[in-house]
Amino acid sequence: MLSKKTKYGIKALIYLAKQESRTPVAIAVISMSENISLKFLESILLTLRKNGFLGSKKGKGGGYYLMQDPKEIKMTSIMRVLEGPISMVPCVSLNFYEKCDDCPDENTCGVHRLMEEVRDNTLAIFKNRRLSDLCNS
Amino acid sequence: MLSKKTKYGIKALIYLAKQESRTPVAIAVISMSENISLKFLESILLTLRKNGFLGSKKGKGGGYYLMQDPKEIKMTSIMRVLEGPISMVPCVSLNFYEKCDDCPDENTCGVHRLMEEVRDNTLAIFKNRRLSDLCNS
DNA sequence: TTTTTATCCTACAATTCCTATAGGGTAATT
DNA sequence: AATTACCCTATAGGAATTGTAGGATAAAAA
Repeated sequence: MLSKKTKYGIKALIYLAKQESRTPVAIAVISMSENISLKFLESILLTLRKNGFLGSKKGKGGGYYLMQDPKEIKMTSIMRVLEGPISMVPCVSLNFYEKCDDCPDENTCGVHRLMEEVRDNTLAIFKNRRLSDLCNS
Repeated sequence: MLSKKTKYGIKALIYLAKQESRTPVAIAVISMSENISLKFLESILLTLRKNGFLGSKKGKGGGYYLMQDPKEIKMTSIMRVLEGPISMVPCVSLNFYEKCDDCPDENTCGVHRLMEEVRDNTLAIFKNRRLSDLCNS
């Protein structure tokens, strides 16, 4: 399941990508437009800024703005920053790998192989979709 | 993320599917073989029985056994019983649909459309895979 | 320089979900 | 009757999620 954090984060990124210019937009504006709790959104945008997706400006007229071209932002990188692993089990994760406690051999584990397949498919989608692809209409 | 409940449930089903005959296997045997907590596994097998995947026999020599041919058991039905929704967001779920609180229009929501695509892909995999496909080696 | 605006940052609180465990009840076999 | 093994409910502990509180900091305006 996608966390609300990730969902809200993507929606905020879409909102910013749709702006004509790259001038700062206040958190409160995004919060109201997208029906997201102000304080929660604040913490989400903070992590997006720390990971290089957003820039910020303080004081009056301040807010957040995209740092990169929406056409260049892959959904994989957004997902990994906000949600963490894309895989359904840690033992097939490329970026967040963890061995299973119970499983003696991954190569003979039926669950492992199935989830590898799911991972490959999901990853293919996220790799080919950019933020700009989510902004139509 | 796949819950341990689902992971353990699938591994138990694989274990039972690999048996030569359909004679009952005690929970404790599966528990030890697959390194799954006995009591936790007990509750998982119970829900699998209540949903028609397993049959059971009480008393000495009792245990659980598959009720259907592993070739006939789709991964979609296992997933839905153990994990619940296959979709990453409730608003694109076919069997566990829920409207988003924040979203005024699903048709214009970029997250919604992206997650529909992921759902379709994942669903295609689970539809075409049967329990028997996970039993090789 | 003071006030206002809006982000920055840490801590933590409420809630929900996950992962079991406890403890006895029930039925079948020996 | 005793043993075995599933049946069932309740619940406990922990982790993650989903926020909130409250002030610090920096920039702009008065």
